[in-house]
Amino acid sequence: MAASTSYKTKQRDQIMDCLLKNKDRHITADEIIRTLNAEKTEVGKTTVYRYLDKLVSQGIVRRYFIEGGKSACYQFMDQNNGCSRHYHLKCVDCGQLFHLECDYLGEMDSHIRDHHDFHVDHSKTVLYGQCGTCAGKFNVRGAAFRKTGGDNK
Amino acid sequence: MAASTSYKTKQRDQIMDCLLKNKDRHITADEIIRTLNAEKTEVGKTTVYRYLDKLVSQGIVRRYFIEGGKSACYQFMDQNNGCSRHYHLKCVDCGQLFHLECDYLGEMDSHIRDHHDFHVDHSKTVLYGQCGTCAGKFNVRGAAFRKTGGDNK
DNA sequence: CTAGTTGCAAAGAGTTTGCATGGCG
DNA sequence: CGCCATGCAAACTCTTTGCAACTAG
Repeated sequence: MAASTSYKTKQRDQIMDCLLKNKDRHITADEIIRTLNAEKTEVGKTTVYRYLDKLVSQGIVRRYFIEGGKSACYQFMDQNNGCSRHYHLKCVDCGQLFHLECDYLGEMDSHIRDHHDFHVDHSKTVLYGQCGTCAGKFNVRGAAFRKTGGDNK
Repeated sequence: MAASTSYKTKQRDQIMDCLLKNKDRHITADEIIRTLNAEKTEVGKTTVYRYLDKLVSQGIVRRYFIEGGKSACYQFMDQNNGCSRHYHLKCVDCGQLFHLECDYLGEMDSHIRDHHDFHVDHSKTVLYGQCGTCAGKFNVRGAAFRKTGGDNK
């Protein structure tokens, strides 16, 4: 089993805590390191990288490579929401991850499998693009958190 | 705009040639460097990186990061192969990249946009999974299933 | 001739590894 | 006490930059 004896340590608790607090977004290893150090929590970067690696290989955390960014991003994967079945959308603008559950997309999956002979692995696939909110900003970043007029799509 | 005169040099020709020969797959900067050096073509890595950068910013070449890989991949953007319109499938097993052209998937795109308020960017999205061959299955090959090069290592 | 181009070497950034110490169970 | 975890420092990999020499137009 993958249950190779795993000790519960202060550092791991804190890294996991940080991941859970940021489960709605992706976070870099460096951000975790800096966050914890800012809290006077002594955690070496080696530990962070190593633990993150372990979590990724266990499927508990997902690792992404974002366009432009040079470092990897990590995000906690909630095991209870069926992430292995549905698609994931990540906004390249705000970085938010959307879980897409929809029968239509389930059909798409079957379509690709039946008509194109390809088995999509949802745990490794992320559709990149722009979410409605960010698309409504008209390239004005930093401003406009509210969409003004014609935000109906 | 790009009014800055661009000289035609032997090195650039060769880098471009390498990209064109691999237009059906993504290739790393290092692969380009090694390919050219294997052909006794003297091209410094600085030049490769710099030229690649320029091509990317001009939209002539696409850069992306693949799962697991630590280095960036580049691929020539053929204006005629509609890569910006269709989906890409990458077999995590054999590494081959498939260009998926299918009306059904175009509909799916609209569905995501209309029902989930998200604009998928095909130039940044790659669906990961397993191709039929690697899955050990022999299903019907769809007509719209166009296969292109893979990792021939 | 002049501005863009090249490439060595060295700097950087992010990540991994070696190894001795520390701590969970 | 045994085994896993930790973390410093150094190694590594990929990429970028400084700078002097070079070359296409």
